[in-house]
Amino acid sequence: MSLRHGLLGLLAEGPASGYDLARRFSEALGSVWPAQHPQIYSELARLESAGLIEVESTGPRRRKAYRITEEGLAEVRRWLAEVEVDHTFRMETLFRAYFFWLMEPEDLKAHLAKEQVFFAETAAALRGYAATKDRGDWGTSAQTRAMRIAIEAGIRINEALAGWAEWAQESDIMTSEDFGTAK
Amino acid sequence: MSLRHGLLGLLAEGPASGYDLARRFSEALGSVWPAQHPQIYSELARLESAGLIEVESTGPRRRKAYRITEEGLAEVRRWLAEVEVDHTFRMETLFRAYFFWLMEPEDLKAHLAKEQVFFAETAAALRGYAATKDRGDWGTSAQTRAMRIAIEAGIRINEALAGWAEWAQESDIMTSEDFGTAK
DNA sequence: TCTCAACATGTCTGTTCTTACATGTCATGG
DNA sequence: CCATGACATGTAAGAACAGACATGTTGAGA
Repeated sequence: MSLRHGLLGLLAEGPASGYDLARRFSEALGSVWPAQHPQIYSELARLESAGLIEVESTGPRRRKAYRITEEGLAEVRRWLAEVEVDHTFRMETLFRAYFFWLMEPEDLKAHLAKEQVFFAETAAALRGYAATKDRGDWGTSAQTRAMRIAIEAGIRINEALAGWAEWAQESDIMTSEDFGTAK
Repeated sequence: MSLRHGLLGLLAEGPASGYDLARRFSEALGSVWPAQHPQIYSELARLESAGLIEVESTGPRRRKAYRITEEGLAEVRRWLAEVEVDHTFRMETLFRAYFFWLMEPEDLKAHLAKEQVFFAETAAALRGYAATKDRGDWGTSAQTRAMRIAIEAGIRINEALAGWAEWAQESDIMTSEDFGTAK
């Protein structure tokens, strides 16, 4: 359901092809809402038959660019303003934490160290990306600024998780003897 | 795929029925990996036919409690130790941020304020929950301590997002005139 | 005695999402 | 001229997931 509106939101910036949109999802966008090309193409077909988007042009290599319609723009606006945010999220990293007690202490320590590095590196990469936006490399359009806000959230979450992984390694909560001993 | 291992992990703590497991998912666990009862019951049936769990007892009200088998315990351990963590996650809150530029500035401000309250309250609730664990209300078993670690992650993420929502409201990034003006 | 809430387990349908398969175009460089 | 890689769009099968429907049990309190 969110993918539908996400595609409309991206097309609100200007016409794009399925391929373009899939590329956007494989970048920053995909880290908060993964989507593969088959889903994107089929969703675009559905949006077109619903009249929310229309074919703008057909280019070389049978490229088909879509443009958002008035109704589509109204629909994405309605979504943003009226539809309640779904706060549920799925995060395997945290889910696994509930089962840490089943792991051998050394494995767990190694696991957390690896996670810490991953989150710290991801945060650093996003910080670098944000810096280019702040320097104005991408202009100062409203879209760029919205993206900057989204990236800031990514930075903060990854930093929080890096801090968590570090805290967990040092915490005396997991340094006891009965970790790794099922039942 | 994670649900399968999550159920095994929960059953590693001791026998439980589908109803028990569904309740656990409706609590803290569901905030990092949502699962409804139909999915849980069908997954349990699949785990049973795979020999990873077995029926331990049948009680009143046709209650059926499952117990993890040796193979099941080995499988959840293998998952924790060997299977790469999938770091992708889905978070509508952040996804929407990419489209903030389509919102009316006043709507956006109100939206962010609401989000800030939501995350701050969630963090506070989790902090309260963590405090009861720290007081020892739930014993000091390895399971309880693992859960404490998981909750800590929830606290930090929600605090990070509350801070983000506050930052975004005050940021000059979104106080410009062209927000809400598509194209 | 009756009603309600909590206990308890399932099926069914439709949607979403993933993965693998399949095809064809065009530009570049060897 | 040929191979390769990036461009580009799709289908098909199946897994995962959500929501509605369906049923029956037991205990507590009005």
